[in-house]
Amino acid sequence: MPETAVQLDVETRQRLLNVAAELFAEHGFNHVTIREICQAAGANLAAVNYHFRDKLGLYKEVVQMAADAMNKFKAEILDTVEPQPPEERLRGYIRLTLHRLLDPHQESWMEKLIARETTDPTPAIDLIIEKGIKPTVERNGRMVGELLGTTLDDPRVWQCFLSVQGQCLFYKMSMPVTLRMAPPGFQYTSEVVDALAEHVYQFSLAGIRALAAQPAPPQMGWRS
Amino acid sequence: MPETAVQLDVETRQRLLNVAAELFAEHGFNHVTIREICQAAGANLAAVNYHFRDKLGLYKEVVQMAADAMNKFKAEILDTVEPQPPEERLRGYIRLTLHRLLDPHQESWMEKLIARETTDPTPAIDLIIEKGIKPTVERNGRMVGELLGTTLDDPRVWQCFLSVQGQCLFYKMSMPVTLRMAPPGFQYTSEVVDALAEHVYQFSLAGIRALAAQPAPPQMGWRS
Amino acid sequence: MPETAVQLDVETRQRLLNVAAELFAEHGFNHVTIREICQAAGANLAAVNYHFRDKLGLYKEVVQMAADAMNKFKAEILDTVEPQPPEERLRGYIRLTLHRLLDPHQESWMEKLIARETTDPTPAIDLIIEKGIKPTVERNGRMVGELLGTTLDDPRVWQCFLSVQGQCLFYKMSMPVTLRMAPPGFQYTSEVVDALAEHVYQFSLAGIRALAAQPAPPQMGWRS
Amino acid sequence: MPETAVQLDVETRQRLLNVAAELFAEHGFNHVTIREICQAAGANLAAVNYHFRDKLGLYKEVVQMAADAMNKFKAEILDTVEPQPPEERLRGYIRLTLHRLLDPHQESWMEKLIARETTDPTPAIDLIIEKGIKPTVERNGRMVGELLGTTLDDPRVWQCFLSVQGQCLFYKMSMPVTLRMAPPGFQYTSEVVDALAEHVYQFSLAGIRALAAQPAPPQMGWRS
DNA sequence: AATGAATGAGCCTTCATTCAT
DNA sequence: GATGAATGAAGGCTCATTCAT
Repeated sequence: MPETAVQLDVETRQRLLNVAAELFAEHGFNHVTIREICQAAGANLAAVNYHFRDKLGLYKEVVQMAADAMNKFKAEILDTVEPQPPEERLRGYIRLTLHRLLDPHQESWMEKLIARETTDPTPAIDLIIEKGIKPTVERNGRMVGELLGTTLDDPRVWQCFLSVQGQCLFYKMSMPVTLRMAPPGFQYTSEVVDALAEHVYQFSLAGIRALAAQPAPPQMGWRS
Repeated sequence: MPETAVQLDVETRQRLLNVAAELFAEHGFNHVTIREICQAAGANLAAVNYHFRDKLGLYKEVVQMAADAMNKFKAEILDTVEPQPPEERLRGYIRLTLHRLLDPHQESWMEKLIARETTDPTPAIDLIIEKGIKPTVERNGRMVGELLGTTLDDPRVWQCFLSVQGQCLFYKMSMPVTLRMAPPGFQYTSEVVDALAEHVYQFSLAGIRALAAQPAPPQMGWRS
Repeated sequence: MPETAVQLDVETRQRLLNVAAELFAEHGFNHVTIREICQAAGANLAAVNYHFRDKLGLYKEVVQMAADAMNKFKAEILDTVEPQPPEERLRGYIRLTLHRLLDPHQESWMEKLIARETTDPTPAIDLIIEKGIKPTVERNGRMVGELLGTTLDDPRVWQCFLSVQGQCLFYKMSMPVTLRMAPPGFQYTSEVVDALAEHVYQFSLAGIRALAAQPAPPQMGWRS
Repeated sequence: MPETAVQLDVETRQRLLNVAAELFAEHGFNHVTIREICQAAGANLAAVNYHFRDKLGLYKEVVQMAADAMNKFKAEILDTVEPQPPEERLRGYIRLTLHRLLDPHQESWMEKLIARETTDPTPAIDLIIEKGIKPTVERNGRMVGELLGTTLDDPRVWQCFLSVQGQCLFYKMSMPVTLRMAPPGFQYTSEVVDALAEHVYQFSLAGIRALAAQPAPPQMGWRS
């Protein structure tokens, strides 16, 4: 009796992917059960196994899907941002990242998956690194390099990037605690996130500039 | 047959606590089974129930133990650091925190537990907040306040503290990914951590000073 | 290896229900383990969870099944008994009830479940009351009312019904003791139960009639 | 550290017996854990094993104690009741039994233990039968015999006794259900129990007299 | 192409019991 | 005379996975 009240024009496979992406991004690989996914997708319990062989298989496909979506999206906005000065690009990147990470209504799976896998990796971590993290590092490394006035092999690039990225991801990762310590009723509204982004931007820009003024340290041979 | 290869002079209860602290800090509450703990401690499966009633009971006691150790430790070093100027205190705090978070040979459960609970809270989260996070926030809020030349109710204090703390914790949280992307054989040796700490210090000090130069924004009524 | 010695034409779900009904009725909810049930039904340990979610879920379904069987059965015999005078209906009811309670070869789960839940209620007690006890009370309350020559709100109806029901159920409930005190080899054969029923009938009829001769006491507002 | 706040003049052994009697009578052998008993008695968890070898050993001793108390008590009141006519003795017996069974503040362990073991026997059942049930049967058999005008080997004696006893015990056994179906706030107050007893007495007296008027059936060879 | 049914491994917990002191 | 510590058996439950259709 497949007459569930869910969209039935989309094939089960796609429905599973959509539902799983949302659930995985929100609660993490281990905290989501196959039952939940199938139930939410109006599919049979064995559907995951049938279509993706594994829970992990489904997860990897979700990651792939999220990576595609992210890259397509990032490519789009890069075009509109590229001509701006690097300071504005940094500001824009921070704002966008924080919004995608903190806004509960944003369907930004990849960012959330990266945040999760970063702290609690699954066997899909290599895929995440390859498809999600490295492209981000590449893109933003160049941006930070410009601000530092140096090249990618200068370890300060990597370190400054991590400092910026760290601040942003930390806000996402620490949400459970932050919400508990915030005044009751607090939410990450658009205004709040904007203010946060502005702070991170000012803080980071000053940090980067201070390091740019220093002599370059020896290399460390980081993997691209 | 109690001649297991574990320290047999310590009582089971303490052995359980030690083993559990290590395992919980390393893998998180949910990823550690009672069986592992008891086996590693050379104790019976029911020992946890006998001594701590619950897996959660054991965990809470571990948290309590870690909190005590941390506070004792922090109090000690505060004495030696207090007379220094706030810049040096910030540098010292960052160095120490990073060492405790990243050095694999350091038995700094509390810091690691905080990092874990921050992203993935358990029912013991309130205890962690009360015993681990709030004291830290209190201590370091004052330090940042001095650097900013403002008081604790200025939202910039909270934000700058989060930026500093965020960078540090992020290095811990992202270790699984970092190690995978680093050159083969990379480790967080003492020298590496020192360099990291120096970077975070320079970066953050510049960030804080830049914000200190700006006019104070309106308050946000955060909980102490 | 599914070639267990159990009926294999029936689906597992039904087999579980049948086995569980018998075991629950005989030994009570708490004294039966799902391992026993699954083993007796030739099913996997997780089958209960799959089909009924819970041990309690299985139990409730058993109760529901027993209620349906009982009501269907009672409805049938009511047709054949209704036209008779109330004395004969009382005699018939007592005989039937005692047979269903005491005859070991009778598959009268509901009666036995009611007897069990009456003394040792489980979370399914409300279901039992609603599905099993209330219909019985309703049906037999009217019958006793006729004999008393009064209406259902007269407390004597409730009391006399309890006296009749109490005698019957007591024979069931006290079986463990009765069998131990009876002459060796004693069994509740059909003749024995008949004799018992005749005694309870004579005893109760006289009791009811004696009370019918008395003035009606004040009401007590019992729930239907 | 034995400085618990419980009576310390009574030896642990006696304290265990008292506490256990109450708990066993109230909740039944299986529903009471050794932990509860020892905790309530302010004794060590191993105390039961030390003093009584077993949970069952403790239980048996409780039964013995309850039997002694009951027989002493019954012997006392028999003296005051004996000279009365059998009708009054029946009335008194029913009233007393119901009060001891239903009144929650009455410390009448034996009656409650009998009620429990009757439906749900433990390995101590034989002891209960010997020490608790048989004496009761003996005593009351004679009383019913007088009313019937026949001797103990007449099966009607046994049957009538069971009918009386059944009604009384049934009120106790069915309390869980009765309380659920009674009007909210209902309790077995002294007045309610009195009314109940009067009903059972009237009902039973009429029943017995009706059977007395019939010819004696053949014997059945019941065990004394 | 898809599903209902079934499975087995593993987890946390409870409890009566026993051991060593 | 008594206890703190420890044990092992058993129970209910969850979950990813697989099988037969």
